[in-house]
Amino acid sequence: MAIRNYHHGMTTKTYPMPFTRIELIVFAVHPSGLEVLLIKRTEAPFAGQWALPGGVLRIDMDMDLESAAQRIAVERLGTPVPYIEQWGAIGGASRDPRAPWALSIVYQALVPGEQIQPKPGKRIAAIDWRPASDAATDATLAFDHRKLIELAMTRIRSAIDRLELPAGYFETPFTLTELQATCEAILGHRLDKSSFRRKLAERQLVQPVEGQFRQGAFRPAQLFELVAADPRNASR
Amino acid sequence: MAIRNYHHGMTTKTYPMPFTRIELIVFAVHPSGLEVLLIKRTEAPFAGQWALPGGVLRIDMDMDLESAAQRIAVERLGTPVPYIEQWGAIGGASRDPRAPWALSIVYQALVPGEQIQPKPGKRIAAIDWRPASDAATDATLAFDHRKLIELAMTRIRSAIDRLELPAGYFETPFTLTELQATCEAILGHRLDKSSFRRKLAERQLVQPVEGQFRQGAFRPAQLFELVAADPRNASR
DNA sequence: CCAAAAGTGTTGTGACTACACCCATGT
DNA sequence: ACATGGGTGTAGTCACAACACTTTTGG
Repeated sequence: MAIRNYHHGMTTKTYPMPFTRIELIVFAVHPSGLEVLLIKRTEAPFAGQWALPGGVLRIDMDMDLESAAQRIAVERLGTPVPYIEQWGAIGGASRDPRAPWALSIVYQALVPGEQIQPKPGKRIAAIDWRPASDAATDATLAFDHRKLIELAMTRIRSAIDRLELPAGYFETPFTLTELQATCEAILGHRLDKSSFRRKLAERQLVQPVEGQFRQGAFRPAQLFELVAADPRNASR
Repeated sequence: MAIRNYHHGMTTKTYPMPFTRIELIVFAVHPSGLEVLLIKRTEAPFAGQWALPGGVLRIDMDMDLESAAQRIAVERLGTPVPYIEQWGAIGGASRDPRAPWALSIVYQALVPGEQIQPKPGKRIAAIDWRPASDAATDATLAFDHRKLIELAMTRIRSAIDRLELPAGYFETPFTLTELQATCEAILGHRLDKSSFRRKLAERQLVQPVEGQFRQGAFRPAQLFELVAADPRNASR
């Protein structure tokens, strides 16, 4: 069960390489607030404790880091995630007892609602959604995962605060009220309808889908979609 | 010169691990604007071309990623850098001809002025400062390094825009005019003195060093220092 | 006509830019 | 005295939150 060795060899020199994994912080928006996906580990280290889903980087299977993250998402969720973003990398000599040096590339994802009902798979005792603010204060999580969730929450909230709406996430088309409710669930507080809509209009973030309306019990609502995200406008 | 193999072994399974490097984007503030440190490669691939300084992650020497980045900074600059920040990771199967799968953790650093005069070392033909806006548009840079510099510039500028002053970077103590000149050089445009100072005061970013003044040709200027950076205030 | 949700207008407040102005010092 | 950079005050503008208001539907 222990790791024997790993190394990187050249004709001139040989360097051992770190045990490299991908960790996923998968958020979902629940009416009561943000939720995060956790798995219960069956194997040491931290057997029986909850942790972020993740997996080993497979250079024989993955073309790049993002496809590695998507592969692991499929393994855990049963479906690729529409929006994924790299968070950063953490690495050190004493992060994971299984290896002398462990490196994790952390990705952050947002999936629509809780339509995804993941099933426990290989080497996983259980997999379930947990309220994110709950998990961010749970000291019993495995590895350094509590801290990662805490930072990811502040990160996603500040992105929504700045109205950086993650393209590909929101189930288009949507009504403006639905969009606002989603943002409110992520932020954890109410927003003003008028201010919210003014900012959406000024920054041209959404556009109406002409002739399409959400029919309901009351007045129908215009459906909108995100306007194509600006491709890295470094100008200003 | 080619790489033979590298792998990660367990008693149950064996996974090959990626060729893992650290790349450094070292910025310096020059009166004429932001500059970036580049090296001229002697070896393939991209021999004779300019590239970012970097080095292989050495799990036998580095306790964690940040100390790896500092070790490489010392190797290249001859001195540790006071401010360094992780930028992210890029990895893929076709990034570096030397290895089937290459992973780079990119770090961004800011060093005071150009007091640092790095000397060419092993496997480096030359090392020199280049205007950053120049390098960000130079298509002849090795690997994907042009893109990395471009993104790093927008990143550091937006940080300075938000007055996130990288603690440990600025040579304390400083006068407010010196601090403003540094920010202007990074941003590439002039700032209003009054607005700049009002924001510094309101957000309590700097505090005067009592009784200390910069003597010069004219009226002496109060010296300031950064107030201790808030340790991740997720509240609000 | 009423309830409920969609959608728009309005107003006061606070933050910012641009600019003008005083202050202190060496020559 | 005056040139130079240090340091402060002010007025117009703009973005915003809060809140009130009108509109449109189903029952």
